[in-house]
Amino acid sequence: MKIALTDREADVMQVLWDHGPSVVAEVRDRLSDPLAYTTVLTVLRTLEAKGYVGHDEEGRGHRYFASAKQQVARKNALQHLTDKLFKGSAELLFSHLVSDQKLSPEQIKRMRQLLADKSGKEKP
Amino acid sequence: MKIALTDREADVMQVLWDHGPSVVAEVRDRLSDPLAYTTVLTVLRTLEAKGYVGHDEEGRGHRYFASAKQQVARKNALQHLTDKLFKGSAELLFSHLVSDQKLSPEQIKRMRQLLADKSGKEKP
DNA sequence: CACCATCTACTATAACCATAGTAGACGAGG
DNA sequence: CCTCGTCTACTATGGTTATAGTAGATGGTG
Repeated sequence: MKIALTDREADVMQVLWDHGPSVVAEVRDRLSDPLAYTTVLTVLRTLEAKGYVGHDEEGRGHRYFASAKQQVARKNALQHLTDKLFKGSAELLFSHLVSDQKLSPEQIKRMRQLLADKSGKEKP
Repeated sequence: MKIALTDREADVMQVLWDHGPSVVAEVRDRLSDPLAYTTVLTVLRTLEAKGYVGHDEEGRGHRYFASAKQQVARKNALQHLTDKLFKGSAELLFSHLVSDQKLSPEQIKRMRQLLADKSGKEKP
């Protein structure tokens, strides 16, 4: 499934991914921006209409859960950005990543390790 | 300056960055989607209103040029994505990049080289 | 010089995004 | 059992995005 999230939708999905199935009030409390209860509900209903979340009945209310996979959402968003601004080149995106972001030597070390694993596993 | 582009705006900026100052018809011809002349003009005028492009008079028409830097646009977009879907962690984004995208051994090699240069230069 | 093509400015419209209010259901507590 | 808070459904509004049409200027060409 292809997943595309608006900014606010991403905030809400993040809460569901991080904290698991939640009722509206819980999602609302965990969002960093102060939104009205009904606003959060509207976003959840939109996400449900798009098929990215579902809900179970719980007492008088609903408990919402993410049905879309975080990894897929990330992959799609990354792909989209790569296509739109980096001419489809993940390598180009990567080069901006290392030159623009301030990365600690530890991060760089771990990233090198990751690449080493990757190239090691490519041809077993 | 902070730069945020919509999808279509990104397409148009890409043309200006790639091909330099262009008149509307040139931009239009270089877009992959077939858009009406006026649609392209509208996007250019929007970009100009946002301060990302400028224009010079040329004969009866205008020649538009990018005033926003591609590197800044890329950096902003990358930062935004990192914040929204990767908990602000460039390292996390990176790990998805190497596991999701199919990278050739050559690309991985170059990426490793880039990281090696980076960590070398960190502490001169 | 009259006409046609081209160009910009202005305007339009539909869709989507962000935010939230109102109304009505419904269970809990006195 | 009545009232109060909480919950969902529906509706509303303002802003932005995407796309394009219309009108009017203007310059080249026969």
